[in-house]
Amino acid sequence: MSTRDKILELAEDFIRTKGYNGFSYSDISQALAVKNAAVHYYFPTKESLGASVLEKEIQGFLAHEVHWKRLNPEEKVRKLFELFAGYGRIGLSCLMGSLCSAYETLPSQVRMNTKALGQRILAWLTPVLEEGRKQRYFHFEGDARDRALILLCSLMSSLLLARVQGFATLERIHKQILQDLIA
Amino acid sequence: MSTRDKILELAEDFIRTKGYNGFSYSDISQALAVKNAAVHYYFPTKESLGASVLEKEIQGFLAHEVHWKRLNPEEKVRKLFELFAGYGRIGLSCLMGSLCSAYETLPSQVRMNTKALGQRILAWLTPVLEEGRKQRYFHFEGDARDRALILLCSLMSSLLLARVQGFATLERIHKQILQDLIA
DNA sequence: GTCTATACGCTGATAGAC
DNA sequence: GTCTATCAGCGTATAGAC
Repeated sequence: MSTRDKILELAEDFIRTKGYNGFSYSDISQALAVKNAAVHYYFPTKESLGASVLEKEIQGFLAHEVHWKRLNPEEKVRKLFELFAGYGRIGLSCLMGSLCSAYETLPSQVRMNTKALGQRILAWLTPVLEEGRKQRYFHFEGDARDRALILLCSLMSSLLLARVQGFATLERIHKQILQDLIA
Repeated sequence: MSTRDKILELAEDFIRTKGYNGFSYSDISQALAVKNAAVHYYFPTKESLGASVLEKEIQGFLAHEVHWKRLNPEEKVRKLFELFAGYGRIGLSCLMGSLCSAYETLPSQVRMNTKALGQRILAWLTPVLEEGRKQRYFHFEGDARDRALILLCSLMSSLLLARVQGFATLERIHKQILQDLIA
């Protein structure tokens, strides 16, 4: 893996565990056993680093979308839950949740990409829910867009709460939410 | 209001908007038009300040509990949702959500009180749900504790998402969640 | 690409005058 | 209680050598 990619991966982990304002170039350079300036070579500003982390995340989600293309709606939603649970299992929190909570302090590029990531997930999830309800995989009331928002909310903060309450809590929450949704 | 209380109020707002690592003593002293040292007089360390904000929040919730004592379960849950929505309306995010996302960087007293706040809300909400289901105000599957966790999660991140997606989104989410719960 | 060296503002925090 | 003055340390960021 290239140094650039290692930096991006570390930055993502730090945002997930310490928040955007809770990590520094030092955290990254020390983890890589290089000097501060080496990190600045790849990402001149923290804004560019944060924005790139989110771009990679969006690209990653697009890749998942393609990969999950042939699954049925229920399987698709289960994959989404597994994706989030996977982070919780290794002690990582929600990227969007972490960034939202410091939203007012985020540089504009980071803010924009945070918004874009959320909208990308919702744009995928909404028709999956709509289609799944038509095909009787799911049963839920109201607008599919609202339901997508509710599920995204639950996923976000189940990861946040997992840090405080433990991973077992997250698993029970996810199980119950899926049971509510799936016919 | 005493200076001490003003400081606590400002600190709470800053945590809600900028996160624990996103605000400083300067932010507070400037807002109060005093000097840095004056804030340190009341709260010698940032840890003591953060911990006190949470203590006040827990006390405030206990006061609500008493105040809501005679309401029926449905009214109690509606009050809880209104409480959270009220913060969203004025652009403030979730205190717990904000702190959870920087959990690894929090001083131990702040960590402990964050945990205590969550447990206090859950300890109140769980029997309210249980009782409400018995009395046919609510219908939901599974354990009441799990349902309390799910609702708390939804409340937390509806506030976080509201910063990015707007307050109208929060209102629609809350409405749908209450419709799902209330028979 | 990575280093050394350096700049400079901000941070949390303290001492002592008023 | 609030001030002035001051501190050491860390933050992001840059210049230029290797």
